[in-house]
Amino acid sequence: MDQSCCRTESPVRTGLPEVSEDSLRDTASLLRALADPVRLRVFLRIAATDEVCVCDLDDVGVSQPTVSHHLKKLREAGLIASQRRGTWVYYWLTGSGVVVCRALDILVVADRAAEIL
Amino acid sequence: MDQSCCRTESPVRTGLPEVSEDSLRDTASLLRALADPVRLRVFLRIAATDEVCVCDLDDVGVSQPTVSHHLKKLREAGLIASQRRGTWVYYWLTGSGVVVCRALDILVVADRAAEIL
DNA sequence: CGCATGTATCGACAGGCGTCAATATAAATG
DNA sequence: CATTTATATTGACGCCTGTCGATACATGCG
Repeated sequence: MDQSCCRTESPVRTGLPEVSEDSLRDTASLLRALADPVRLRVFLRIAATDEVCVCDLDDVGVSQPTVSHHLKKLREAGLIASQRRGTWVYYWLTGSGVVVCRALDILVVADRAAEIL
Repeated sequence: MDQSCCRTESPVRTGLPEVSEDSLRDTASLLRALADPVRLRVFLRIAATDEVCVCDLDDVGVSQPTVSHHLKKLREAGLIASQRRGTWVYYWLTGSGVVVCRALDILVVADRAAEIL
């Protein structure tokens, strides 16, 4: 029988079991929801305040239909929720949106540190 | 002059200044590097041990060229580094790879918690 | 009801991405 | 040098996505 090539036997760093295929797909789609500069901007803008009116998102550099498209993506990813109140529609972070935001802070801070250093 | 529509004036939650356009693009491309189930699996596999031989990544469900493709993406994103030692090539996490892994743990744990609850 | 305004959806287009088979490169071995 | 094995690159294909203009839907107001 052929043995598995190199036989590394390198020490394990984490005792965590391998992540399930489902969890992997979910996490990947969560990341994909934020893996766009405009969408990331929109998400952070919403995260910065308790809630944001769509009309305050018209300065992110893309057309109104595109903003709406990105909001839909974030909503489908379960990161934000919305409600229409009269003429305007308001968006805010969901519970998992807050968790993701916390994880995101680590990245942004790390990136900002990389800029400074 | 037309005033800015709804005039929300919702309370600000974070005192952080808006992220720069560059930082936004960098963070987004970092997220995009991990926003694929196979690549996430490969990354977590590498993160689990000190270093991983490519030959130990042949069971992730895609062909060998595709694995190589994903490794290249992760390398270009600055998340992993590699070295050839004789016949085999070994991969390990870079410094920023470790930081990202820490941020990622929050997401995976949150997702796992969502599965349980 | 008719009109104006805010938001969402639709259809189309270009570009990027994941995948594979085929091929190239690199190292070990005879 | 020829052969074998491990890894990377290339080229092609289909699919997904970000973008926009055009249009539909919703709400408020005369």
